[in-house]
Amino acid sequence: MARAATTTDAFNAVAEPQRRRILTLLKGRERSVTELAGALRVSQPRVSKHLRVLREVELVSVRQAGQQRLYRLDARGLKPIHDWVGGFEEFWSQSFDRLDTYVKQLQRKEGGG
Amino acid sequence: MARAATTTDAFNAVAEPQRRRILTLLKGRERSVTELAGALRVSQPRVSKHLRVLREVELVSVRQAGQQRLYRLDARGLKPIHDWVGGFEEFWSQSFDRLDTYVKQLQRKEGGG
DNA sequence: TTGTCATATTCCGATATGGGCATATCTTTC
DNA sequence: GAAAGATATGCCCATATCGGAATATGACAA
Repeated sequence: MARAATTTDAFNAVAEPQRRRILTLLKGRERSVTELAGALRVSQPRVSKHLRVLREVELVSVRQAGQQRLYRLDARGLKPIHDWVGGFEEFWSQSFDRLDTYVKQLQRKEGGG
Repeated sequence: MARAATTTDAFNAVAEPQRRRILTLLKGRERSVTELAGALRVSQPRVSKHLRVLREVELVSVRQAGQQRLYRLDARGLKPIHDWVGGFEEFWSQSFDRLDTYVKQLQRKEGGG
């Protein structure tokens, strides 16, 4: 088996820097493919391919407007990532050196329950 | 060029489900390779390979303990992901249908500044 | 030193990637 | 209908993946 497809889920789709930049550019307003390509300084075909991935994982939606296609952010798919990563917040919010202490506290608490 | 290496950054490292599971298992306490392999029901070599990736992006650290190696979570590397995704929170926290309204409000605000 | 447990690495194969370039497809206009 | 603009897709290449199986490396005990 090879690496999971980029279209498997938001985690994989968002691992690509360019795709993250696209999503960031789509914050707040729709943009056409050409507009995105210009902003990112990337070829149009490449942007289209990235958009395809984002479309398949439903992080963006499209709308036809004349001969253009306007892409719009659909951030709901990012929530699972936020939730998962958020589950680690307590672990980075304190200094690494003090983790030992923290863990012991936790074990004491859990042991008591 | 091919897809970016999994060791490029936390985004890529965490795109793999098994690696996410490993990190989750390391919440709260250190674990040996064999212990992880057992919990994940994955072969030892595979776990070692995943751990290598996590080590390279510094999401875990290792410590020798006799003939075992105890892996420990270092969640600091997850913060960039949390920060980036967190920047989209306002976009998923409201219903997709109302995004239009939201965008217009935003544009009004920005246009005024 | 030899044996054993724990972990890491190597070799293999199948697969999907991202990029460039050419081109097909769709929409609008003349 | 032909031409032009905007997008999407197809093809080729180099590369890195994940997985399994075998094996190398490390640590410790007798």
